[in-house]
Amino acid sequence: MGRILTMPLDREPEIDKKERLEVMRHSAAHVMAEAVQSIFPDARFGIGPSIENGFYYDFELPRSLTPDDLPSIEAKMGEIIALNAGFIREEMTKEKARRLLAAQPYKLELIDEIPDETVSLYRQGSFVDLCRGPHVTAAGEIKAFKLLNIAGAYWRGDEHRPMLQRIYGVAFDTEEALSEHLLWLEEIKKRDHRKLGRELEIFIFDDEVGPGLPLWLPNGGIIIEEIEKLAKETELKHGYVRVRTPHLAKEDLFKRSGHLPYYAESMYPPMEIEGVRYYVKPMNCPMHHKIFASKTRSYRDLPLRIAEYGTCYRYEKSGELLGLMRVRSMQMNDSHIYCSETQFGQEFAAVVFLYLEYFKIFDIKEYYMRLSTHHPSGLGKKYVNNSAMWLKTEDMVRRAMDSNNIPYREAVDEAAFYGPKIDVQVKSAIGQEYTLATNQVDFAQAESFDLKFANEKGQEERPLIIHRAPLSTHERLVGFLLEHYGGAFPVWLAPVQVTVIPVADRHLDYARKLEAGLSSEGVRVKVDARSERMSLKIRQAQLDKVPYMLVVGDKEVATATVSVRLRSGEQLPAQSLASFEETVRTVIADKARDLK
RNA sequence: GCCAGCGUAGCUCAGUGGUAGAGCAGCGGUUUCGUAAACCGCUGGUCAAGAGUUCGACUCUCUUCGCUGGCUCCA
Repeated sequence: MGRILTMPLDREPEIDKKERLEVMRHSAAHVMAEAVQSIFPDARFGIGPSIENGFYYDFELPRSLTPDDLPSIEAKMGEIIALNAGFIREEMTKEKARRLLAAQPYKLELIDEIPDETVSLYRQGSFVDLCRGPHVTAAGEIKAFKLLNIAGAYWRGDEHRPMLQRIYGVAFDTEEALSEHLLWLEEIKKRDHRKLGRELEIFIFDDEVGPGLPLWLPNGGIIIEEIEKLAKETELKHGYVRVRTPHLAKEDLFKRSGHLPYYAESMYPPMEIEGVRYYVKPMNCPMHHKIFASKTRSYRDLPLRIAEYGTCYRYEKSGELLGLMRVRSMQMNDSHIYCSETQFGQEFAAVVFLYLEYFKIFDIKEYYMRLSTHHPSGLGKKYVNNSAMWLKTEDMVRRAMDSNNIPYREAVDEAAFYGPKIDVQVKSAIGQEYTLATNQVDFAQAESFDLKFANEKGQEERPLIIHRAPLSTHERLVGFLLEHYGGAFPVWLAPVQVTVIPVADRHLDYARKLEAGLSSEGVRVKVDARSERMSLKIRQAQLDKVPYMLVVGDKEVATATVSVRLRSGEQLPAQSLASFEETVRTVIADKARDLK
């Protein structure tokens, strides 16, 4: 139902404001379409909704747009808004709407899909659009807006259909809010993990090595070592065993596992050795299944939790790569848990609780769990063809989540090929949502690998398998953490934890003594021994986001103390080295974010 | 992979159909300094790669590679 937007007084002002903005953004999309139509009379129109912070509209045009077109479209929009034409809603039969929009094939397609007998159209100035509404009453209500970029977008999101040209814009109710938003866009560029990764010398990509194949620099190596240490300690505590497996395997293994039928398009092409085809592994599971099958298993062995930081390779289309977030070589915090059906609920929930344990350490608060289920239309194509097991395991996951009061959302058609999964969606500090951790059920591979164990009655039973990667891959986790912390890692992860800054060269001996003391405590410490001014060294340590700076000059040497500057700029009281060591030890041991 | 844009020194960026520039970084000196940039000098480039147009291409055209923003796809 179209609704003329007025100002109801009985509504929550915040909700009302949000809705009013959405309506205004949607109307801005129509105005943009009108502007485009006036420049390209033959334009064909796709859809033009409001989105977070703004709007877009998809067009089919006689030529490609370039960024240079945006100012003239913006100017035209300004003229349209100045005319303040009313948005007029008309309801009519589909037949009449088809005649009116006869030159608009995309609109005709949309009309065909509307179940109702009548449809609504909105008219403003010279532009008419099929639209559910609502809209502003007149174009003059559209306030501060800006067109940001153009992009290709497949009609209806289908890569087999034509690619339209999309223009994105942002719109706010005041100029202040708009410039605030534009400022924020500038700010988040500084927090981009690709920029921070280069500045802090965490990782690089090299054209000759290849796209999506990161090289970890020494600083990145330290962070990865720390994360692995955490994973190994935690997994030991939770009863996991560690294995190691090769990067390659014969074709037959991946045929058996189901990767070749269901996952081939994400795998690198095979290589042939002595007449046998080998594939680089996209996942570790088949290898772990072989380890499970390497001897007779009893119910007493279960749950068997096999863990490995396995390196996997996946072919991602070139346009899909994104810094560390989407790569082609990755090290996964992988494990496969083999358990009986009765153990499943508890094991599955234990993995979810493991996520929460990690998220607490990394101070990750913005996330939600997503139950990704199959869609029947994908059976035998995307998904292993066993409808009964899909329904059964999806229900088992729901029960495991519900009985532990863990909230989740369901997403149909997002499952892995071998079973449903819980994905943990996190929002990075710069607003992008990623699947970080994952917890997957596998009902298919136990059968294809003929995995079994002897139960209490001495009968053979199939285990269920849980694939899990709570710490994601090193690549995605470090990429996420770079943005999450803005490069200012907590001390336990910081590549350099303490920089000692001698005021003048004569303080170098004392600085070296401090370095030796801290180093023997396992603290990652460096002396900035350059013949430079102290303030330059402080600046350098600040830019490197080193948590602690120890400034030492005549005063410190004389009193055998250290002057502690935090990277926040805060100054701690002068103290003995022993006292500082105590602080650092505690902060590292607690994996604390606070430096004091 | 698709659409568009971009690619100049290690980094950030100027620049032009007629001999390639700056700041920072690096290197060599001078300076020995108290909480975010001392001073002087030097080095550093097949202007992403290849082909074409032109008397002459870093600049114009084409192809390839890479990156960026989206779309599609995903840990």
